[in-house]
Amino acid sequence: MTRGRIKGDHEVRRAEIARAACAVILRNGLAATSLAEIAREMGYTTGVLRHYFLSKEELLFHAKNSLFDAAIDARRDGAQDLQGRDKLTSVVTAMIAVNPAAVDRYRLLAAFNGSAIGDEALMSKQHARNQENIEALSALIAELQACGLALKGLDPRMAALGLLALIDGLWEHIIMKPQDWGGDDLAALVMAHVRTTIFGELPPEAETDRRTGAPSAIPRET
Amino acid sequence: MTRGRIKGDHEVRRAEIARAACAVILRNGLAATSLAEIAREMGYTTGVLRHYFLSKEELLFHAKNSLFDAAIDARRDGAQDLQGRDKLTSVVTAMIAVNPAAVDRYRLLAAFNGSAIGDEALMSKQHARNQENIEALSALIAELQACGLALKGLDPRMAALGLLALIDGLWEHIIMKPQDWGGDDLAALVMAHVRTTIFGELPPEAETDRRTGAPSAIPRET
Amino acid sequence: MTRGRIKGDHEVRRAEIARAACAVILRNGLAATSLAEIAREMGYTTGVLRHYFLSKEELLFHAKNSLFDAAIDARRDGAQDLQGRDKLTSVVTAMIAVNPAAVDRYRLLAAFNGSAIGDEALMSKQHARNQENIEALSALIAELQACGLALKGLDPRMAALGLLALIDGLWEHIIMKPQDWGGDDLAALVMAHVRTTIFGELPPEAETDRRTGAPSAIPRET
Amino acid sequence: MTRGRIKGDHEVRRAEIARAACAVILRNGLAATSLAEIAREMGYTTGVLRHYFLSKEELLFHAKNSLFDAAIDARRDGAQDLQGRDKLTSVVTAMIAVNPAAVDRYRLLAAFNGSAIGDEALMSKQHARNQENIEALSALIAELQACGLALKGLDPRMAALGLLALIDGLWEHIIMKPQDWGGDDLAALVMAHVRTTIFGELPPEAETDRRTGAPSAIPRET
DNA sequence: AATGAATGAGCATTCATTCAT
DNA sequence: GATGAATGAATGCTCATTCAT
Repeated sequence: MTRGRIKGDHEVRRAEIARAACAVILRNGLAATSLAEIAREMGYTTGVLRHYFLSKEELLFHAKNSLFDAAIDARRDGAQDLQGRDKLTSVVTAMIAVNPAAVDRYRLLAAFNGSAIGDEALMSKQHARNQENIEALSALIAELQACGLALKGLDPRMAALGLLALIDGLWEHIIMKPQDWGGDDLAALVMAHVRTTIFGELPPEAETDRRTGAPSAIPRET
Repeated sequence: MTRGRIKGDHEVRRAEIARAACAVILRNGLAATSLAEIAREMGYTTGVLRHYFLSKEELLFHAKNSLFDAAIDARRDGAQDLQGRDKLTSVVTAMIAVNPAAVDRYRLLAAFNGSAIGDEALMSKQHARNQENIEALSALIAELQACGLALKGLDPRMAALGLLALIDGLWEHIIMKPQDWGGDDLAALVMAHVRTTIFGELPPEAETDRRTGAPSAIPRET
Repeated sequence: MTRGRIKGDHEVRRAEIARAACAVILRNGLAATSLAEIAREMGYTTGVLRHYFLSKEELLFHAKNSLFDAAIDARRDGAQDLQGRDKLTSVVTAMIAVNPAAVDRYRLLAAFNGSAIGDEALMSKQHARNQENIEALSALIAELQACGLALKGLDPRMAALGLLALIDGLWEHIIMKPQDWGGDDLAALVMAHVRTTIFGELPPEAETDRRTGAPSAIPRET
Repeated sequence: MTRGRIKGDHEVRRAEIARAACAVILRNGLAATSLAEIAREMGYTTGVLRHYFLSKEELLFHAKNSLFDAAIDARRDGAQDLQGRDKLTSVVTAMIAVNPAAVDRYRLLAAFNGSAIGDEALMSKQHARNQENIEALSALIAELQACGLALKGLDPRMAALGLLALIDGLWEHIIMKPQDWGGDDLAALVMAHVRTTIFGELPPEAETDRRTGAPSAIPRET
């Protein structure tokens, strides 16, 4: 029926805009991301953005989500053939793998979470996404429990929260200076947590004696 | 020309401004925090801010740090009489305690970390603070190792990173909906991590069998 | 290539667009009337408007006139069989009858007259239309004079101006709150004016005495 | 108490801005009145307008009202010493006097009434002002009735409405081409209405005969 | 020390118009 | 005839900063 321009590339164009928006945010920061800059990034003018997104807010939210949705699909594909502890291991390892795309994703996430402070609506949306993530991890852990592959006494949701928090918290540090993290150190760190607190395995070399130390320094929070 | 007193007033006034700035950021968000709003919060006009801070950026950075410095002092006081594992436990417990002041602090931190994306200078400053925190925790753990109270094979800096990441990551979730977290669940979660991965204790009920499970869901990152 | 039919369709479509434009103006106001909104009102897209009107200005002007031309035709039909004072009475009564269509017409007129301020070209067009109206009423009054049915000393054009002004002025008030005016009060008001100042009849109960009052309030113009 | 700039000229400045706004509206029309143009009219930049008015809407509304408030004060002063019919005559004559300032006022009013179409809030405000005007005129007429100087059977509010409508309606025509109206024609027209429909006097030369005429033309509304 | 007036650039958003299909 | 993508200028508004008092 449509006689004018082809309609098919609507979604394609939205994705193109989303990509440009992400690039600008990561380069200049969220506060310095103007529609004009996004348009310039693509070689277009600002007016065109209005065709594809009703407002700047909608554009930016879509941009962030599109980046993450792609990552989720990739991770699901990577884990779907696995079973038991290997499946959790695969998922967790993928989540902590440091590569440029992942760094971009978590930087974007940090930018958005920061902008959600003082914005109840945005905070709710982010909270809901967090809950979904916990739920999904929780289901994995509960299945392991059912098979006797994870500690019986665990609350799966708390275990999932802890695991996700550890990964998120590591990313908080990673994004500040990604080049410091190349090898498998981080995966080993997370897996040590998983093995001891979820799988219930003994820590690798658990020989400690009972003397008392006297450390002195206090960490700063920031 | 009472210079000394004037200097004293000066710092008092800077602190007052910092407090007002924090209040506005937490209420309206960083992006919506204008100097006019901060001045209004105090019952002053914008011009006065210029007497105490050269720029908005300086004002905001000072505001955030002042909040955290106060918290650090408090934590140091709480732990200084303790020894050995109790000391680490005390520090860690204090860091995960959910109360309105702590929620405000971590929300502020999230806002600033978010605004550091795309701003290399600010990112460096935050990174340096992170490193200090890791160093301090690392020293505590190293002392425990020296006394045989922590796992020998651990890299203290990695262990400190993991511990800090877990706490930071938990806070990332807490600040979204603080009212969900009242009891000792979070402290228990963190202490389980500490006991197994740092102290090297056996997980509470480590009876698992060897069957293989088949979990299916994949968590989303956001 | 059925040219005749196409021409017919053309005018039909212009009328359809004009109707949609009026609806939007009355709902949202002239300033908030965009071509996109008019197109949406009809279920079309903006591009189509360009086929029927060269510019927005032309479209809007046509829209207003079409509404009034329809009203004029209707009034002419209602009065064509009457004679003498009855004819003027019929015309005047029709002009002051409060019904939704008339309210819409006068609201539209007010919107356009308002937009003519500062726009000499539009003002001229509106002025010309006013003059036509006065001329037509003036002819009616002159005929009554010729028949001895109206005051001899009247200047017919001034009398017509006064009558039209009274009706227009009443409408200025009516359109603000049309629901206040249901009955024959307004027609009676206008007819009292017509009977005394044009027909020369005695006011209904003309017994006043000669004392002097002392009223105090002063009306505001707006 | 205030140490900085003097505060006294705040209202003076608002008036200055209001005057500039009126000038621009009358020259370019309401739709083409931008804040930049108003600022340019005064030799300032746009930002300054924000010091004195919260929004464009507030500025424009204030501008219009300030013009009318000044006129009301002037009219009140002119009529305060008079009594009885002379007082009403004085007020009415002042309301219909054609001079550049009055033309500006009524043009501004037309522009605002036009922009009130489709804007319920603005329409309500204008309606309220109209009601005040009617009330004030109504009080004048009621006093005349009480003294036996006006027709007993009149509803003062309807009489006031009619009188105000006649004046407003005349202005609707006057503003289109003010130079056409120099002498006392308009005042005479209004006073004829007042004398016959309110005072109850006989029309000047009431000799009409009974023949029936057959006028033909029908006035157009616009 | 403190005020508040004034600046002027930057922003998101709106919109009439053009034009390839 | 009709579409809708794209333009690009204009608008109201915000705000950090400057500065005379």
